[in-house]
Amino acid sequence: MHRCLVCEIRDQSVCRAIDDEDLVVLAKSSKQLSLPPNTTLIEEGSAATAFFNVTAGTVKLFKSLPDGRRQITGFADVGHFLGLTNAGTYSFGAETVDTVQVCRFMRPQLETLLADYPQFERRLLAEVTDELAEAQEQMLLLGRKTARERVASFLLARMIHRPCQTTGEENRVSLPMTRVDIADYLGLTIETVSRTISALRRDHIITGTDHHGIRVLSPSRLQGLASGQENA
Amino acid sequence: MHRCLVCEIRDQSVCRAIDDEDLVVLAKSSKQLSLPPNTTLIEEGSAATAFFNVTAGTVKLFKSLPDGRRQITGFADVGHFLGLTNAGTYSFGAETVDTVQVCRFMRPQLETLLADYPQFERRLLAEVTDELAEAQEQMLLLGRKTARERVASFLLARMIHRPCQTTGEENRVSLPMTRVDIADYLGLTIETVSRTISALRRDHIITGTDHHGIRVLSPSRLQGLASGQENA
DNA sequence: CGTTGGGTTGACGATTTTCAATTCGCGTGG
DNA sequence: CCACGCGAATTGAAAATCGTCAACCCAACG
Repeated sequence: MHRCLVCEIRDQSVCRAIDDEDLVVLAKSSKQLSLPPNTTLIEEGSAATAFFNVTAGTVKLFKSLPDGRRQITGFADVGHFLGLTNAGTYSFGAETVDTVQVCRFMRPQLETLLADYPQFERRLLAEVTDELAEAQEQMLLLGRKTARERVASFLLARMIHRPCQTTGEENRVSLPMTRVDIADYLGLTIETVSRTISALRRDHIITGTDHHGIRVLSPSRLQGLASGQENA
Repeated sequence: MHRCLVCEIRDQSVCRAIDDEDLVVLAKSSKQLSLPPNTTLIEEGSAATAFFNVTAGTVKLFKSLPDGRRQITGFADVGHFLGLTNAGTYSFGAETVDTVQVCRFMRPQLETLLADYPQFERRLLAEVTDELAEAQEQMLLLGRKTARERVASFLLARMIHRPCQTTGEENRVSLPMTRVDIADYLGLTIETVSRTISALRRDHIITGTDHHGIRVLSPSRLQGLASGQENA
């Protein structure tokens, strides 16, 4: 049995554009990797030779300034495709947040796939278009929202995008990344993120003391905050 | 002679993916529009029925919060393609900055083009990939740069991206948009933008009193500022 | 010649950052 | 089993950058 044929996330990824019969080709042109937390997948500015499809875990994408300031531009989880660029080099870096599994494609193989499967290209266009819409939403957050609104938006987005019903708890939000990562994603400092989360707890909008998971008590108030209504 | 065949910006736009013989089809499926400043091209959240290719002038793209706060996510000038979305509605708004000319495509015609011309889709993927890279750069600016660094980055980007050698002046940067637009693009207030530009003038990094055009005296110092080196 | 819209400048205030101290969580080893 | 140590997170006080409010300037235009 060929690996890609039994891939459990195939229908969530770009790979669903490939026919069953041709998955053999796909399996040959890709390689499955399992990576520990905080592994560098992509080095900012290095030659763009490989592309990745995340099959488990979460990857952080970021850009940095010479003095070390960093902005995380997104978190890529199951199904996401990484590494596209027009220049010959990556314009961003990528590191694993937790333990991550990826399928790695090398450039020549990817170009063959693109040439042979119009559907594959169609899927990529859709994915990149989606990422662009998310990026625009994030620009609104970074440019115009207060700290409280940013944290509320972040928690809400994770609640909606990630059902996370593994535990019995209602409205549980998992936060696999550290406070540093959250801060670098929201354009804040870790202190401000920490203080803001504490404030939301004080206001009974969220609850739970676990650093990597909280529970939302009032999704509607969180939603109100995220879209800028004072209080809620 | 068919309109698209003589389009002077054809080779700068997605339309270059279409053969000469087939441009007749393209001309039929698109309509040329000339629009005065501050015309709404796309209403945020409305049904996505039309797509635009800018052939002259500058368009601003933005997202807003319910209370009116606005973030301009980018300026689209000659050659840029607007309106792609995966949802049925636009996730952003678009307005003309100055007098703008666009080719408008309606959705059914665009889908026909996409189906018939793989090259067209390839070009779109490249353009969206480019826009995503720009968006990531802008997220770094919005999340991590100071006011001075933001303004420096903005001026530098416009200097590099827009040669603007129409006038004899060296390193002239044209700023067709208002201070409000610049502020909403950089995640600042108009007062901070104004003060920062004045400060750059005081420091002899730029010169010129015209509100819609300045001259860069020291591109290298501007470059240094934009990438975060204190002074330069 | 007054009005209007856009831009600049100043004084003050507030949100967020910075700096610093403490606590928490968790794996390691005595 | 518990003490230790280290990184991560929290909390507090002080500082700074940027925003708010307000006055003023300037050019275009009817």
